[in-house]
Amino acid sequence: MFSGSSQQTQKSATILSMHPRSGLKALFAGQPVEHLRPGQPLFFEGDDARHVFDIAEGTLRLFKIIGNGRRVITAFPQVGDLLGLSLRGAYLYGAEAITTVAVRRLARAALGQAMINSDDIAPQVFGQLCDEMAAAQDQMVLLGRKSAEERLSTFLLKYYRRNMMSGQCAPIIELCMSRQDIADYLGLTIETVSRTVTKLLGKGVLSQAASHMLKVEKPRVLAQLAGDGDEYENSWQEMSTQRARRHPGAT
Amino acid sequence: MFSGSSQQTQKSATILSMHPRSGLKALFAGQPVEHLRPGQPLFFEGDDARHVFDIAEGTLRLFKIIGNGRRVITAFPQVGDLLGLSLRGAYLYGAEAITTVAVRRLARAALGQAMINSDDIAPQVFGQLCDEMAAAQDQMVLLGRKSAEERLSTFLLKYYRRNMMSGQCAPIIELCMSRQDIADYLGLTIETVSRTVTKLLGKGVLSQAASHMLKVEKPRVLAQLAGDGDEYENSWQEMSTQRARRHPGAT
DNA sequence: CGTTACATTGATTCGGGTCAAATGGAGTGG
DNA sequence: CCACTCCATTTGACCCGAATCAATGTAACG
Repeated sequence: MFSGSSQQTQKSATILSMHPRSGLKALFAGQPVEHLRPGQPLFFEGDDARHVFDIAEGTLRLFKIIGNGRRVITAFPQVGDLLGLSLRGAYLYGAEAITTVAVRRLARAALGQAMINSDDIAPQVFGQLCDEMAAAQDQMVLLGRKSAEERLSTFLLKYYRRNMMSGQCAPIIELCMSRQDIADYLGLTIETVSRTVTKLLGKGVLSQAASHMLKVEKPRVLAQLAGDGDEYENSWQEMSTQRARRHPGAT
Repeated sequence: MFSGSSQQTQKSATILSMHPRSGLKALFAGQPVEHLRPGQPLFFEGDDARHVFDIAEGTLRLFKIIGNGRRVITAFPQVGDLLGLSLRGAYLYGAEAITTVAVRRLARAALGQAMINSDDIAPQVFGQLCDEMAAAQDQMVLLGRKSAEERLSTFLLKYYRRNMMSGQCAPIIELCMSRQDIADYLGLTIETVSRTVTKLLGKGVLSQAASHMLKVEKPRVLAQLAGDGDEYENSWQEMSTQRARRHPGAT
């Protein structure tokens, strides 16, 4: 959701780096840093949304709870992401630290004031929201029409690409969250997540680098398995009558 | 590339100067109305996003296509909704008319200008985006953790409530979209949608009012079946160790 | 070491997908 | 008005991918 997987994200990153001091981020620069221990909540769904947060360190999970103890994780915001923008009075989701987290807090009222006073704040907030929206849409595609293998591949690929973008040269991804977190993010169970990781290891697409660390051996294959690219499989021609496949089985 | 029917929208500047302090909706008021036939596209995913639309009449579907002809419908915007706000240069999804549709078009540049010139436009746009975000989050919950019956009930309940809100007194909902549309929105197949409707009819929760019209006989039950409310089922006490159920079967 | 929490693996079940056929309207033409 | 076509929808039989149930394995920590 935050570190969105869409093209739009990079564009905003570029914009932010072009105006690193004058923009939205600068508002947080002077704020005191608060720290959270793993598992500690930052706020709950439905809380009166008084603040917006800039993540200076670590990873959180945003989640919603429904009946019978079911949980859905909607995003894993990380360093550089803004938190709490999308709301209407109350927070739409709960937020908890996964790792040790450092955040800077800004009153919503202050942000609102800044949006009025400065011409470049509002567009940045607007852009951030659009990125979140793009990520949410991708997630709807994932949850609505992708198989377990495609979901996990999509997830891993997103982390892989983000790491590659952010200077890292080694194709290593660190999953700082638990299997349960991943399962709740991908709409699967921990068992299925585990099995699917094993399957990808077996295919040689991934290899175990360390605990909670995976090495991406075959990024291309991972991308294909993610199922996003219109892999121009045979005859993309007459789709009119043809019945569409919904959940292509994994091999 | 190109959108449905191309019209020029130079009037916007004039309108802005005439109503510098008017609301978001007022920006569209003077724009010419364009009509779409059922099935006609308004724009495609990835199109250069030059316009924002205000729906004056009818219902559309917003969708994304992925490999193998799979489709996900992310929303069914209707009268009064704004369309095309959430993007970054290109539209995030395709938009097609389901019914006959009437829209008013506004250049994005004009909207951006209005947001700068008028103090009350930006907050309204911001709010609209937050509403979209909230809807997207609910959809993620639905797709990630709800059973077929819960998905359909949630869907129907949303329509039921919207109709009740908007003055309608009869508990009738009109599903102007096809089963395939509903299936692609709920992450199911047409067969499952059909079977689930039949099941709800059998339970007496719904009854057939007419073609594409359903009467909600038991709103309460429907709400329960939607599975949102934390139906305080027995012992909500010690959830710590207990394993959470993911897909409660329907009876 | 034992304890505890998390992760993997296996056996089995089941909800929903797939395949196939029947039913039902809406529109057309005689 | 009826026969006929064209599709959308419903219904039935069967299957499969992922959930569930159940151990087992493993890493962190007192």
